[in-house]
This record gives sequence, structure tokens and C-alpha cells, in this order.
Amino acid sequence: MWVGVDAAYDSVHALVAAAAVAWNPDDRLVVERHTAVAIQPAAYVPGRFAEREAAVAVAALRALHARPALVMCDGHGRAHPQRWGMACEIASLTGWPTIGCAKSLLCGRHDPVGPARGDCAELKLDGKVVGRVVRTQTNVRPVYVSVGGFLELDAAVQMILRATPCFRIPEPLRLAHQFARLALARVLASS
DNA sequence: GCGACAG
DNA sequence: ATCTTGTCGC
Repeated sequence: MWVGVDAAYDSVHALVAAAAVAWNPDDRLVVERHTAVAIQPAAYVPGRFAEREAAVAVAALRALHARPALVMCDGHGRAHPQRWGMACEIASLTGWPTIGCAKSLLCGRHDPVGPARGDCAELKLDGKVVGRVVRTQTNVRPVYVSVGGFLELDAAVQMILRATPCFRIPEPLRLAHQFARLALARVLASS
């Protein structure tokens, strides 16, 4: 069982809602989903994203009934200036295997990526491989995959591809994104 | 010093 | 991240 975790924000009330969606790669069905809400999240500062989102994300993850085989995070893992992105922080906090799957580059360089689904390029930061740029759908912008903890990069990429049968963003993350927004909307409506 | 900069 | 439905096109 793989889980995606993401958060949605409301600047007016200084609220943040996180959602963790557990997904079964075999039948591609949602197994369970949970949310957590917090107030006054830290300001967003590039490179310090974990300070803003990791705590609520982990709160939502802790509600899971089963230990995930993988946690997919919306952001970077080792592909970070200090080699310690949010996915690393969440791995450290939970002890669970995590990977970062970001929609844009924070740091590092890479060669051009082929146009077909499955095409990849190594993401390097001062001479070291810190992640992989992966094309999850043909002719669609690639995503940036990096290890958070307790997992190898190759395995992470294979899982990312299995989790993207139709869209650019891995299914667990897409669903977590939607569910987080819904959770936030519900809180705003009931208060 | 200057520009770049996950969400 | 967020403002935001339907619509045009491969």
C-alpha cells in the first residue's frame, strides 16, 4: 500500500489542511484516507518547505492503520541544497520509506529528457546524483523524483511509473491534493 | 555581487 | 500555494 500526502492552504484564516491517501497499486483503489488541520503554518521559504508542511503532513500520516510500503511527498527529498528536503524530514519523523515527487526543479542540473513516458535523466548536484527527472506521460512535462529515506532511487522511479497510469502526477498525490482541498473547504464552511 | 528559488 | 468553468484540441 502506497500513500500520497499533500496540503492545501488558506491565507485568510491562516489554516493548513493535510491529507494522506493510501492507494493499492495492484487494483488502483483507495484503501484509506485521513486529514489533519493546523493553524498559522510557517511562511513559505524556498529550501525550508518542510518547516511549513511536514508537521501537518505527518499528523495526517499517523492516522493510517497500516504501515505504508511507500510515502510519496509533494516536493523534493535529497534533491535539495542541503540534501534534506521535506521527504527526508518526513522519513526521519516516521521511519517510513519516502520519496519526493516535485513538479519543478529546486536545484541541480540534468540533461534533456526524452519525450516518451518512462524516459529519464539523472539529476545531479555538485557532481552527485541526487534524483531523477522522469517523464511520466509522453509529451508532458517531467517530474523530479528523489529519495526521502529508506529506499533506493531506482525503486522510487519504478513506483512513480506504476503510480502514473494516466496522469503526470502519481495517483496517490493527485488524490491527496484533492482531498486536502476538500478537507480545507469543509473546515472553512463549518466555522 | 546577482539571480534563482519545492509549495 | 492560490484566484477559477467551461471550453478548445490532440
